[in-house]
Amino acid sequence: MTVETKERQAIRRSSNVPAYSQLADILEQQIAVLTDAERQRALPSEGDLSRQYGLSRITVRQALKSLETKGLVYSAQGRGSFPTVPRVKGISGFHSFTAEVRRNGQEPGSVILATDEVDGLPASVTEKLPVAEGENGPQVHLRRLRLIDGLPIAIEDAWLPKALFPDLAPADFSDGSLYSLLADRWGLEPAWTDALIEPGLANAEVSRLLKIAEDDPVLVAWRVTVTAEDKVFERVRSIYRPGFSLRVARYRLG
Amino acid sequence: MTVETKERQAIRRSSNVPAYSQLADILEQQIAVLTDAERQRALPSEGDLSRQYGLSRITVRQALKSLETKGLVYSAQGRGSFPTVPRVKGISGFHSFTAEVRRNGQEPGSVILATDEVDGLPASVTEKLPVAEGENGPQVHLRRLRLIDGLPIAIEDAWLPKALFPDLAPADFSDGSLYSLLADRWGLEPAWTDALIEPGLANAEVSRLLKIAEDDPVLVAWRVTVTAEDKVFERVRSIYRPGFSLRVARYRLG
DNA sequence: GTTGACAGGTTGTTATGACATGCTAATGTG
DNA sequence: CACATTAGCATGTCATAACAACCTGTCAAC
Repeated sequence: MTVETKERQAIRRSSNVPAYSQLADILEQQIAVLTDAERQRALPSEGDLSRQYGLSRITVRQALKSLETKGLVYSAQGRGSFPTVPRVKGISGFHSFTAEVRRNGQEPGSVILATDEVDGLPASVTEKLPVAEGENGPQVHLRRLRLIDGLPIAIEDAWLPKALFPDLAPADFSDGSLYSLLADRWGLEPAWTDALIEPGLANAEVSRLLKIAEDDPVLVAWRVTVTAEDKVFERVRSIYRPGFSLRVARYRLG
Repeated sequence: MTVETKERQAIRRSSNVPAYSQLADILEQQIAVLTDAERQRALPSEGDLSRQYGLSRITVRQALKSLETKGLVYSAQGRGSFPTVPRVKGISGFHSFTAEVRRNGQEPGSVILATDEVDGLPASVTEKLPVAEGENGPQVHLRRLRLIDGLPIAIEDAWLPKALFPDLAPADFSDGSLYSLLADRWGLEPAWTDALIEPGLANAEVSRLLKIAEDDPVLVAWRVTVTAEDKVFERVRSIYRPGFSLRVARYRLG
């Protein structure tokens, strides 16, 4: 990768954002616009980056390591560090629906079908997603219909623990991205997710909402999302319309 | 976590296995047997581990970081490092089928339906899993029926690039774990996978092989697996029987 | 022409040291 | 007793330093 030597972005040492994080952001941004062919060439070496940005090598390595963890680059001893080549495209269903659809250049939509508060999780959820002790307290329940370019894509039931989000009220769901609200008001962000995916057939209600035929094949995904500190963020059941693919990108093996 | 002070495992400095990796293995092993309740307690602090194993703090942190990347622990500033609590159980379909089923205490089985060599990937595969330039050379194709406790679970079609595995012959597939063979003979291991999962209906052939009814709902998974150096390891299409859940565990968000 | 040794550059590993930041529990004060 | 302060300990960040392990291209020797 060729890095422009003039007007290169600099690391702000006064910022409260760590230097390695700033460097990772800069590199991620530069990598994002590369073509597949350009990804064959190595990034600047750790020594070069160290000199160019006035950082120690350990800090540069920390930045590269964080990109490697995200699956954006890999390092090869004796050769250098290289960008990876994206292998699939589409919607994962694991990140923010709104953000993900928009990044694909499509228009996301969301219709709230119901909101309420319940004392504990439904049995159907706890069967699929085992609940650790003390995790089955009061929950806020949210039922949404997800749309892409106006077409109904999925029915989503989400349960959020009131213990983690005090004062969260059904009224908060009226507009905007739910994840953004939770990040802004409680400073909590999803870090990991565990999911179960199984095949199903559309019943009367599902076929009506998704505008498909009864007994059409659908995907049913059960998902529990946790924060970096392993606290349950939300539990979700999603039913996806036929023809829709769920993407699982950059899943780490081993 | 309480660590036994007597007969504690030691780090072998003469080994060619890095110290941080040895420590990570020791900790992983200790964590694996903890109950959910025990996972509420912090691991020994970085300073303690540093003194106990005679390693610098940076090395201890490297070990903890590798466990964090695998989703086994998390660290909280000012409090300590903690094991995470597993949230789902089941078969992911992403790792070695043989190993994963066995770990669940069940008996895996595999019937080879066909093996052959083809000049390029079928169009159905390249449609779902885009192919970078130079990646569509000769392939070894393998079709297997997967069994758990004798019950047919999935039909798997795998394509492995001959460029990456010279001298790989259909005869090699006769017995044992395919992943083990590839690791032993070419020193290559899968590191990441990208997948697309979609709903489908069983056609005549699928229903016959999986012993289900025609038009039963099935999961169809398209998967490309790459090595740590981002080289395509294999491409797989799997068709799973109804009632079988695909597990996606510890998927990193953000 | 092929092979081998080698130089130079790259990432991998590890140590020591320092300071910043955040959490917890004990302490002290009202 | 209730509450604010603080000391101590935890992880987070970053620098400097050194050597190991590995890859590639060059060039000499065969």
